[in-house]
Amino acid sequence: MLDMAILGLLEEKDLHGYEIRRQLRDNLGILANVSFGSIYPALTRLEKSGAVVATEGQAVPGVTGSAPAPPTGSLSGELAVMRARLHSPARSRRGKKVYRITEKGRLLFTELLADGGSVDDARSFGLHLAFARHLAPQARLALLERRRAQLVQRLAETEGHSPDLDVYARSVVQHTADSVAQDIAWLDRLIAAERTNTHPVTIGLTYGGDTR
Amino acid sequence: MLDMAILGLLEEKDLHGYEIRRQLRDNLGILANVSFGSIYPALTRLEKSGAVVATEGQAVPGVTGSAPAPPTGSLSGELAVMRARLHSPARSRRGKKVYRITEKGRLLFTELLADGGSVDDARSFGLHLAFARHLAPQARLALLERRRAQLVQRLAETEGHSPDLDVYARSVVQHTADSVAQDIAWLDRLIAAERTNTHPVTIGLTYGGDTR
DNA sequence: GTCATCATGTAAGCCGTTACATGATTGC
DNA sequence: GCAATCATGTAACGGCTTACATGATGAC
Repeated sequence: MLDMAILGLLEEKDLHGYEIRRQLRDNLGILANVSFGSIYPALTRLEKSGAVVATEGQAVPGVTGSAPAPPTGSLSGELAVMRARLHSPARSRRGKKVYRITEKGRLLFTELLADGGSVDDARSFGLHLAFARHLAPQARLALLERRRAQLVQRLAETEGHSPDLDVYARSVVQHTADSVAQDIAWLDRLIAAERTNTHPVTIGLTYGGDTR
Repeated sequence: MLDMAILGLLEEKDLHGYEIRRQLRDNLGILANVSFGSIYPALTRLEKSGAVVATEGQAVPGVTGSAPAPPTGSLSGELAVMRARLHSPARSRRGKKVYRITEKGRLLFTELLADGGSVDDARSFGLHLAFARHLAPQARLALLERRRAQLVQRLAETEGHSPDLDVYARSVVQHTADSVAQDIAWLDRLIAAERTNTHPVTIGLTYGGDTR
């Protein structure tokens, strides 16, 4: 799960561990509180398996831009490094291992993202959905409907046999059920939206100001 | 967390592992899917620490009721054993180790229940609240308000800095925030109810049809 | 007699945490 | 020069899962 999140973030731009953690905490509220004790080992693991490569934040004489290579996305990577140097006032810290995703990593990411077997809890689903733009429209729809089916089943199982529970336990059960129902309603909205614009490559561009 | 749940169930009546699991799955929807690989070791642990004692489901010649002893709750325990034999048609299976909570276990349970340090995620809070009837009114209120404060803080942190996220990520963040807001509203209702009827046994009867 | 269910347990492993250890850089 | 923040890493442990192993009982 963490691996997928890391790869997803790196897909957008190169980052070092510390930054990854911040993005996880701030951007996606989900998966907040992931500790360094998880992230660094994960990065090491991913590097060993060839899904990412570490490029020292220092000693970047080869950065002198101009490499075209649009298909691999390495351009955006280099831009990210430059951006990183600008963002925090021009510092090039010691180790600051900046990681870049590889082709293999991109493949792994796609695989992890498409794997529906792991979408059983809210966190995992939220994470998958957060990166859903990287999925093909049908895969996206499948993801939403798989989740919906799970929740419906859960609701059905809950229903009926909640026996003599006291007020507090009952309240918990009831509220849980309500939450699930709302999640389903939310999914229904997403599914409907997904269905109306049938495979739009430009999804998202048409939105823009829809802050509601 | 599992320990608390087990002790909470045993506080009501004696049970064996298999039954505990079913209650966890059916009665409280929360903590569903706990596996035997968790429950049995937990029971062994609790037995070793003296929080529970195992009483063979078989060989119960001493069951011949009539023992008064209301303070220890052993009466209800014996009733539970009888109930168990009745529920499934009169079978007294092999091992079927029926566990009974001890005085020490009751103490441990109270301690675990009162410990606010562990009420950080939804599951843990839900579990605590589900057993809230065992808490003193002020402790109950404290539990609710501690949780409320956490959620409010979480909401505040989320607010503001969600930058350029795409549609899907934004939807996830938004829905998460909405869910938290609803949880807070729920807590507010519980807190209000708690405040109006100071130690009321009949709380919640006024609801009923509020499905909205 | 064999299958489903009830019932208990062990072992390996996953995924994450906390706590610890280290050190560079910046701001005061 | 000292504290706060940025930055990386390791070690130990925790809690729960899966998979495996065993066996009794009742239903058909």
